Amino acid sequence: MRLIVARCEVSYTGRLTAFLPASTRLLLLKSDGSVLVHADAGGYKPLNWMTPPTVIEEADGSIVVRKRSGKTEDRLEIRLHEVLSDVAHEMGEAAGLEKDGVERHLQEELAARPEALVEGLRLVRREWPTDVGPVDLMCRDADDGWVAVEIKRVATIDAVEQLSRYLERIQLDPALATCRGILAAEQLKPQAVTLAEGRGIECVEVDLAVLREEREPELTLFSLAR
Amino acid sequence: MRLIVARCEVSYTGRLTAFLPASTRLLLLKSDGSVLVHADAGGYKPLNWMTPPTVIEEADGSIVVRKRSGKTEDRLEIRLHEVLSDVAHEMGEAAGLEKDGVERHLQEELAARPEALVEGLRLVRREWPTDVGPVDLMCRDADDGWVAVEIKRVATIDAVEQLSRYLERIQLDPALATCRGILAAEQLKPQAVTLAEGRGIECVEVDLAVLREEREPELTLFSLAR
DNA sequence: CGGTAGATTTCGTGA
DNA sequence: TCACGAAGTCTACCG
Repeated sequence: MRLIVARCEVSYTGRLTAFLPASTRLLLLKSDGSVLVHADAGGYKPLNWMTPPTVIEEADGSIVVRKRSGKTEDRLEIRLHEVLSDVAHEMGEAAGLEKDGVERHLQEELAARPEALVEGLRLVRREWPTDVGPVDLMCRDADDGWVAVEIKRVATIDAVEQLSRYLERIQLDPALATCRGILAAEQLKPQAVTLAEGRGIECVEVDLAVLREEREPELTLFSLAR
Repeated sequence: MRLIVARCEVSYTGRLTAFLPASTRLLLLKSDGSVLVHADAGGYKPLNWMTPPTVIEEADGSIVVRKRSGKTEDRLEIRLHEVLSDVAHEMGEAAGLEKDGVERHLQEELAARPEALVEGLRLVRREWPTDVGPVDLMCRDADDGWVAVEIKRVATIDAVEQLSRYLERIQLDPALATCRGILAAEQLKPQAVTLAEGRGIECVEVDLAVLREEREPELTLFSLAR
């Protein structure tokens, strides 16, 4: 990875055009071809950047980054006015990031304990296919009625729309015509709840930590002979 | 801005939990309180990060970053195994980024020349309010019929859903019951076109550069006395 | 390669 | 502060 601190101006043309007047900034040139231009503020995002695959041409006083093999003609041009620092560091292979608590984990827990959503709910299958995409969980309730479950970490109006599209298609099958929908999320936006209820979709707020705690006793009940 | 290159491991707890095993990485500590952990690959995104406002505590061999004034208890902990480099750079004020070509500009051009969408179309108002959000443009056509216009840079299925929601609400008003919809975008995804046409929504592909070129002659027609 | 859905999305804006 | 919508969203996954 190469780190350059320099007074420079930057222009980008591609999906839009953007111009960054001269100032002191950090230029990050990663070994995968990424180029990032960071200011000392502005938080998370680089001011300008280009993602791989790229071609980097370095002339005297300027760095030009172009997209390799894209239909858009993306071009990032950095004109260096004064280079204050220019160092490279060998970093080797980075071990992968281990995440926990994303939507997939919520789906795993709810697949293991669908009754946490509604009393008597049983899982039929995960990722139930429809012609507009897979439903997260397909279940049957205590009365053997079909129930399609959409799971989100944060449920917005979009989640309601998505589940509505699924239900629309599912209900075309006469055997599933009475299938109902449940929207399960760690956080439900008020407007999503309003829209969902207007469409007869039930909303359930769930907590990943609680789900796990509730499941644990079942698993250890007999092994610990409590 | 402070740049640290170090072998370190990083853990994050907050909206999720994440753990990053020991490896060599770049730590960026910005003067606004942002902390970013970048690897030499993985492109645009930092592996871990925290956005302002933050409190940074630096002890021997570790850096702990916590969120100041948030309801979530966010915590980013960096355990330093070996510091290879640790430098600070003064960067001063960064001049702002000037962007051109985003959705807002498209909306401005179309508000100025709605007839570029459909012959005889006149603007009634921009950001026409509905109880599910504002419609980009509300217009009337050559026959005085109402037309709601949704503008996107790239129009996907979501844009069709969004416009559908607006139309649904708008048409509740008897005076606007016959209001129709137009989806205008620089790029229309085929699936969006299919869905839109099935719902009687017209799709129009527009080009910002062309819109501007077409408008320019009108503006200069009299001033240049051509 | 195109399309979809997720993201610690981030970021701006307006109520 | 909250909630919504745009973003050069980026990124992984699937066909």
